[in-house]
Amino acid sequence: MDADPDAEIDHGAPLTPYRQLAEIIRARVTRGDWAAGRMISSETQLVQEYGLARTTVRRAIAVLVEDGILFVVPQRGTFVAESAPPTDVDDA
Amino acid sequence: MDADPDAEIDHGAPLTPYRQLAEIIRARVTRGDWAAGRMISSETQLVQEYGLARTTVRRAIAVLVEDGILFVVPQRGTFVAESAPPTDVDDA
DNA sequence: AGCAATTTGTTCGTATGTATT
DNA sequence: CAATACATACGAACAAATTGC
Repeated sequence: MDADPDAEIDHGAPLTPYRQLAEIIRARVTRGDWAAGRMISSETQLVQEYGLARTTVRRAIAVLVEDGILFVVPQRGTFVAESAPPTDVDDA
Repeated sequence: MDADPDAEIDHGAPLTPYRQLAEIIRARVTRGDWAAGRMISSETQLVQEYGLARTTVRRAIAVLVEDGILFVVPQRGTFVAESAPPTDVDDA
């Protein structure tokens, strides 16, 4: 029961915006927009892309981090954590 | 037979105000003022629009929630249930 | 990290009309 | 008649959650 990866935020929907965004990002990961171990769009990019406040974007990311879908590396970005550990991401 | 969606509250009518409002909202849903999954007017808006106390508005909403017409999401709003189409369900 | 705005959740007191005891 | 109970309605205040700035 995946959400629509191309959906936009509906501020009039029962689901809160941060949960909508979490489901959208989850669907985009499932679809393969970002491969495992790759960095997803930055918070600033997500803010601009979905027209949300940064606090709302950060909350959506927190949901997916809690679910083990993403992991955050300070000063680097937010990454997809399918099976890649946070320690192998310094191959820049 | 539905009530008049544009009716106002009659404090001198046999039907109590909260039941009048419940029937008005039900008629407005049937008419299509709010689509399924959409948020209806907030309690404060209904208070101002119909000149009722918030407790009375909440009681009207409770009636429709009981009937499965609406559902409430705390801190978000009151929404039209998906199973509340603009048509009756007599021949189900 | 703070503050403001919005929305529902809850509780209190007061009043009125109806019905019952 | 009086007293009580109940449902209804109004008003007010505060709590909690969410969002935006």
